[in-house]
Amino acid sequence: MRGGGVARVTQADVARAAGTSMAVVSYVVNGGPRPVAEGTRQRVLAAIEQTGYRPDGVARALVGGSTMTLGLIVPDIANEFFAELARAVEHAARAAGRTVLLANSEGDAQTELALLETFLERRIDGVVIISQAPITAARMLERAGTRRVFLGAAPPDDSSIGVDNFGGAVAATMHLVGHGYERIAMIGGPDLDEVADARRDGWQHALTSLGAAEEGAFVHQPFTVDGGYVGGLQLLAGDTRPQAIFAASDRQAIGLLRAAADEGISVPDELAIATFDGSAASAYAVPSLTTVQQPITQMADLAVRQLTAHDAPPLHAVLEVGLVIRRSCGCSRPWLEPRRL
Amino acid sequence: MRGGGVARVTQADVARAAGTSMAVVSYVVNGGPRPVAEGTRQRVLAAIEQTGYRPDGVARALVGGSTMTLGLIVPDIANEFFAELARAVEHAARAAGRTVLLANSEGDAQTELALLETFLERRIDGVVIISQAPITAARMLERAGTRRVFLGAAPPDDSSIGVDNFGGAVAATMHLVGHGYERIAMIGGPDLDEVADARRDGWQHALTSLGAAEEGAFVHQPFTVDGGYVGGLQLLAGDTRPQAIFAASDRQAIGLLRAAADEGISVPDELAIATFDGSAASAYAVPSLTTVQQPITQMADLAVRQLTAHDAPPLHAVLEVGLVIRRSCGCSRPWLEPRRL
DNA sequence: TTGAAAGCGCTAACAG
DNA sequence: CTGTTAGCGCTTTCAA
Repeated sequence: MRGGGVARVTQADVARAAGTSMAVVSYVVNGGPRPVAEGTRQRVLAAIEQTGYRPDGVARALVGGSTMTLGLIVPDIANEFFAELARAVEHAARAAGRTVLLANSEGDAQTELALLETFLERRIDGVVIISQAPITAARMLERAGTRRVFLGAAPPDDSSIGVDNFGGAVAATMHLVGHGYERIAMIGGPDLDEVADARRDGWQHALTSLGAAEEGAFVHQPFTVDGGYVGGLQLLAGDTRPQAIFAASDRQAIGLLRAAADEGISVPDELAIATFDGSAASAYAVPSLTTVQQPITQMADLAVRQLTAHDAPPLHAVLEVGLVIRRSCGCSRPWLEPRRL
Repeated sequence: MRGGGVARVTQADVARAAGTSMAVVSYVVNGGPRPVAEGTRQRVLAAIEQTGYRPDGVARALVGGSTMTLGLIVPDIANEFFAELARAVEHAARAAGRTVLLANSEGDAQTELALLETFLERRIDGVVIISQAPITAARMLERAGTRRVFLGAAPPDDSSIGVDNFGGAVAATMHLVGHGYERIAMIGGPDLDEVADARRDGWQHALTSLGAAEEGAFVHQPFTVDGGYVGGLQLLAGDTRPQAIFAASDRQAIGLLRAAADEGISVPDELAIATFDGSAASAYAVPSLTTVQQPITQMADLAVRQLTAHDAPPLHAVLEVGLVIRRSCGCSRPWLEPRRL
C-alpha cells in the first residue's frame, strides 16, 4: 500500500488534456522528430504543466534503447582516491545528462563480475571500471555490446585510461635523491599488480640510474592505511633505518606517518616521505605530503566522454602526472639537483 | 554503430529454443507465479544457458513497477563520512537485491531538487537523502509516491534517521572536562543547521551544567577541513588560548590539527581535541582523534530496510552514539571524573 | 502538421 | 501444467 502516490500521469493523460495525440506530446517533449505548430506546442506545454506529467524513463529506455545511465565500479568508495574519482565521474556524467550507478567490488573479482551482471541487466549504456579481472570483464561487456573504459589495469584491446605510474615514481624518487638521501626505501603495492609494479619499477629505475650502491629496501603491502602502517614498521625496524620512504599510495603514506609517530621518528627531520595519488588527504596530513598528483578530473571527463560520445574510437590514454611538493619530503631544508650517488 | 554487440537475446528466443511459450520461460526465471514441470524447467534452463539469455530489467520494470533501484543523494561523496555512508548503503542495498544510483547535491538545494527529478524520472523505488531542502524534497517525493528516508535534517512527518547529536556533544565535552580543562572552546558547524545546533547545544549544556564561569569561545565554520583550519586559527589566536577544543566534525578536527601544527602547538600536550563523526580518518590522524562515533552501518541498514521492507511504518530513529577515546584528548595523561568546575 | 498504430521485452491474468 | 494474450508508457514509422 503506497503512501499517497497518485496514479502515474502518462502521456495519454497529457494528450487528452491538450486535445492532441500522444505522438504530438512526444514530439514536443523530445523536440522532434516531427515539427509541431507553435499553438499546439503551447497547449501541450500547458497540459504538461497542469497535469504534472513526468516522462517515464523506463518506458523510454525500453523503446529507445538507451537508459542514460552509466555504471561505476570501484574497489571501495570509502577509499579517498576512489571517492574523489566517483565525484568527478558523477559530475561529468551529470553534465552529459547521465546518471550513475555505483558499486563496490571490494577488490574481489567474483563480486565485480556479479556487479557487472546486474548492471548489464539494468542495461547501462556504459561502465567505468577499476577492474580486478579485466579480461573476463571485457569479454562479458563485449558480448553484451556495452561500452566500457578501464581505469588502471586493462585488457590490451579495450579502451583504458591510465597515468604514467613509472614516470611519477621516478619523479618522486628523484626528488628524494635531490634532498641528499641515500637510503630510500619503498612501501609498494600488492605483488603482481600492474599499477603497483610500474611504481616500483620507477622507484628502482631512479635509484639505479643514479648509481645507488645497493638495492633499496622494499616491502609489498596493500594500498591501505594499514598496509602503510605495517610496511612502515617493517622498514623502520631494521638497524640501518632508511632516510626516506616512497609510499605507493597516499593511504599507505598516512599509515606510514602513524608508524613513524609511534616509533618516535620525526617527519621529515628524521624520515622523509613522498607518495603517490594526490588525494585531498595528502594535503591535510601533518606534515603535508609530497605526492605524485593524479589528474582525477581529467580521467573522469575523458572516461565519460568515451562512453557518451557518438563517435568514440578506442582510447588508450596515459596521462601525465605532476609532483606536488609539500612538507613531508623535507623541502623546508635545502634541496640539491639530483646527481649520481 | 555498436561494437560487436550481438542482437539482444529475448525471452522469445529462449522459448523457441526450449520449445515452450514465453510464459513458461518467465515462470522459471521468476520461480512463479505458476508451477512448471521439472522436465520443462530443465529444458528452459538449458535453453537459457545455451542462448546466453539475460533478463531485461528495463522491460521488467516497465511491467512490474519496481526498478529494484535506490537513489542516494549526499552533499559530497568525497567527504569521508558520506563516502563511508555510501559504502554502507550500497552494501545493504546489494544484500537486498537493489542497485544504487548516486549523486552529489554539492550542498545546493537547487541541485538536489534537480537530481531528485532525474531520479524520479528513472523511477527509483526509494531514496536515501541528506537534504538541503527537506520540506520541498519531501513534497516532491510524496507527490510521486516514492519512498524516502532522510538522514540528518528531515521534515517532521517523514521517515528519518538521526543520531543523538546533543548527547554525543555532551559526552565529548564532559570527557574533556574530566581531563581538568577549563577553557573548552568549540568549532561549530554552519549557523542555522539542525545538526550543528544540536552539537553546539550539547557542548554548551555540558559546560553550563558543570558550572563553567563564563561562556566558552565558539566559532561557526563549515563542516570541512578548511573550516576547521580557519576556526582553529581564530580560536588559537586569542590571548587566553583554549586548553581544549571540541570540533563539530572529524574533517574540522583534521583542519584544526593542521592549524595547531602551524602554530607550533602540540596536541594533546598543549591543546586537547575531541570531535564528532568517527570516520576512519579520525583513527588515522596523528594524534588519533577522540571522537563521537556515528553508527554508520546501522544507519544504512535501517535506511535500506525502510525503503525495501514490504511493511514499513514511518520511522523516526534517533540512534545512540559512542565516545571513542583515543589520543587527541590527552588520555595519555591522568583522567578525573568530571566534577563541577 | 497531426494521428493511428506497431512494437520495445516482459509479466500475469485467463483459458485450456 | 502450459499457452495465448493484453497491456506497462513511450517512440516512431506510415498515412492522412
